[in-house]
Amino acid sequence: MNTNQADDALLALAQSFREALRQSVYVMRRLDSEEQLSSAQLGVLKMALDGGARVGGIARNLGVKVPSATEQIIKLERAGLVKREADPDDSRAVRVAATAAGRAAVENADRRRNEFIAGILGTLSPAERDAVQAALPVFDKINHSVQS
Amino acid sequence: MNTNQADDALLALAQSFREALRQSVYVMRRLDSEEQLSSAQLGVLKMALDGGARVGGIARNLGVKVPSATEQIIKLERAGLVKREADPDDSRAVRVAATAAGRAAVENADRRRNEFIAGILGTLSPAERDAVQAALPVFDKINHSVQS
DNA sequence: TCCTAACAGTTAGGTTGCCTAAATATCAAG
DNA sequence: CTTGATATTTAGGCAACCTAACTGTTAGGA
Repeated sequence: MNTNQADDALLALAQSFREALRQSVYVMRRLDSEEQLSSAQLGVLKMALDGGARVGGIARNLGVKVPSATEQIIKLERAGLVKREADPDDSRAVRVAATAAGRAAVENADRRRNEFIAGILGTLSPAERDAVQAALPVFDKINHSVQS
Repeated sequence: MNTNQADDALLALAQSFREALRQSVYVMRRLDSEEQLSSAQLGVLKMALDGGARVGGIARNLGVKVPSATEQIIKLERAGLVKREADPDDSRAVRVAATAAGRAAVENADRRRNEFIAGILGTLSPAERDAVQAALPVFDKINHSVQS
């Protein structure tokens, strides 16, 4: 039946997709192991760049619970990369802001990580790069449907 | 200059790619949280399906160190999903084989996870699904270059 | 033959990143 | 001025990974 064929194709695609997900986790781990700043910390730090991120917002944005965000923020604070200060408008809240060192660390980490990935992407054919480029927005969309 | 333009494009693609990687980790986590069998365990268990995987081979295949593989194998053994037996040809080695319960568990977990992903993929347009399909082999290739 | 280096796996101990539940402090509404 | 909601931190735990050290086995010389 047509419906079943469609389902089967979708399930087969899902299977391949899952395999790619597994691989992505591996690549991510590898990327992290090469650097000083973990990607969890980098994520938090990036959010603190604009100067006034709140803990809850950071957590929501990264898809983790608030205590997990707090944990990373404390580590970054100890490393001198962010500072925490009371929100002037709401004393319950905390504003997390990157320090100058934090800003520099983000730039550095981002550059190094991008160069690492770019090095790999550079070995692909133009057609392959195009395939990646075309798929990225779809991956984005998939992620958002998972979050919701 | 042309070279710099190419580099910039590559770095920009790398940046987007990294973002997708980050998202993949999130999706993977979500997928794991819905299930009884973690993806680490599922990976090991799948490798034990044929009946005679060795610990070192499992570890290499999953991109983890031997003790990490041992740890997962022990958990699976305690759950009755695999059994460990001495390799008849080399008493240093251990053969890890899925039990009947293990085989059933793989099928179940795989089906449920594929259905979850297929549910998401089903909301995409045909063009978007094609984009994903086209990119998956490239992702595979990228993974292999990271491993090496 | 026997010794030793290489190899396969396990054990011990540590790290990171995530989680839930409970405590603390503040806000805002009645 | 009390009470419920909100923002964060603290405490305690868990999963998956790692390195270093240990046990047992194999295999290649001297």
